[in-house]
Amino acid sequence: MSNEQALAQYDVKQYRTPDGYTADIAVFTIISTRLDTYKPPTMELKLMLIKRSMTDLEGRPNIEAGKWALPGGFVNPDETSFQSAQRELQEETGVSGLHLKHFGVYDKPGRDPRGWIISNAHYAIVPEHRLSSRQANDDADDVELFTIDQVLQLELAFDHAEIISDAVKVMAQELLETTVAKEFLPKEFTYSELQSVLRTVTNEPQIISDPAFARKIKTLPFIQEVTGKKTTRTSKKPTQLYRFTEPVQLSKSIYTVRY
Amino acid sequence: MSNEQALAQYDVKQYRTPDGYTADIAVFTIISTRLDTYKPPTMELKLMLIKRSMTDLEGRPNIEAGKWALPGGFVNPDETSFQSAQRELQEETGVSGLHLKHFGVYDKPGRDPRGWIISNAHYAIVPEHRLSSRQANDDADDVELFTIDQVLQLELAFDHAEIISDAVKVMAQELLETTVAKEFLPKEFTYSELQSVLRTVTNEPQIISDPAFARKIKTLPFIQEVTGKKTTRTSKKPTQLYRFTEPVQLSKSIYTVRY
DNA sequence: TTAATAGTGTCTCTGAGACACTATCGT
DNA sequence: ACGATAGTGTCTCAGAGACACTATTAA
Repeated sequence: MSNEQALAQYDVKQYRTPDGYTADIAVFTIISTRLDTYKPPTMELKLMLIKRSMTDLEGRPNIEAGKWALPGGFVNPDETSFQSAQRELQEETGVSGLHLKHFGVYDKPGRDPRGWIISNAHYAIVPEHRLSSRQANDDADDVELFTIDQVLQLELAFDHAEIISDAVKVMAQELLETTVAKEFLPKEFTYSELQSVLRTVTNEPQIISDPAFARKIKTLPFIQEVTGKKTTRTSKKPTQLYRFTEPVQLSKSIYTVRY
Repeated sequence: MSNEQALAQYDVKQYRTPDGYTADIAVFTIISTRLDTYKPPTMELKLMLIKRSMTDLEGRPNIEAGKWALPGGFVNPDETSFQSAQRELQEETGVSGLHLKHFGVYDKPGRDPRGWIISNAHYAIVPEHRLSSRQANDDADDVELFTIDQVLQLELAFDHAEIISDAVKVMAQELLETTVAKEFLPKEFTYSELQSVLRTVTNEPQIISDPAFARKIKTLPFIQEVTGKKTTRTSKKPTQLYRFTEPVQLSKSIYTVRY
């Protein structure tokens, strides 16, 4: 191993290096409204954004001040961008262990007026009640939840419009192709509650139609009936409860599914 | 817009910044062997690796010298890592427009002994004949194709073992869930040729079984029969040719497919 | 004629799709 | 009894899975 020799002679500054490395997070939640007792909930997908302060900590004017942006921050040299995102998310929600996933890198020259800054984008899925205690911090004047439609109308900082539009696509995809929907649901749930979650991102007939979905849920290998357990929270007629089973390997090729 | 004022006061160096930003590429190809005339080809998935030189351009000992590594290089400040990967890939193959996709970021502290270096990982799918003219360059002593099994036995530079293992998974997934298989096939192909490609990454019964696959291929919405056109390159009996149609939106949720 | 690949002929069984129907409760 | 959600009954049709069978050619 002459790696030590090589290293001794290696000049770290022979290439131009980035001016910064950040981790941004698109925090999704679903606001669930129970219109009435004995009714299934109405659900709406929301994204959390922060409003950038007009001035920074030292009172100087801030970059992209007043615009809405994804929460995030600079990555420290002793952590990965994922760890950095975890830290940010924990600061924002007060809990760790939430569903967090990396989905893209944004490095277009000029995307940040401060210089060559690479952003590593993540998205998180957070149950509604974790965000009730949300608060503005040093960097932000305001924190708010928006529907996806609303977000696209806002004036967004940097290239966050692009990042968000990608995040929405990836998140919708994952909701349909994995079992993350469970992050939005209680441990035990009715078919109509799962249906409400999926309705926020799809309108496939099998999911929209109640009879079809009620039948289908019983055949899914990753969902099991909680035998004998029922609830009346969504209807007067006691409704069967279901539960996600332990992770199953799900992967179907387009060459084997039905169209 | 007081962004100009803010910018004037912004100190780019207030955070520690990365020491480098690289783009690495896992170049996949399928080596197709025609054992005999009138036989379907046997296909094997291969990955292209380079062997790192013992010394650099100035004759000094190189980092991770002698180990096998993914091709790649430092990203310039005026390009995205994707563009950088495109450039590298073109240098390696002599052509542009090949299938190239970003799949992950590797930024674990200590992954590169030279410092805080972030690697943006891509994979490419290259038809076999594009790699015939491959050659070693300044940075590499040698360039070679390995099967995935072989690769896992090699001594690999940096954290490339991890990157490669991720690349293989993502690439196998994409082969089954999109129509990229076409990158490995001629414009018009027989069912057994497509089957050979898919066999490199799966053993789902519907794909492995000839009668089943021969039936299934006719019902796939993204593949059409080339009516009346046959070939005898895979068998003595003239075989029907097929062709991929223009991109179709394929997305099936796990809640609607059959298991 | 044989050997090899490329299919097709059936049968059974599961599930999708449609739509009417029943079930169960609170009010 | 009614209204509302949660299902089930039944029919038809498409396709999966299994396995034997036929089709077409070169040698």
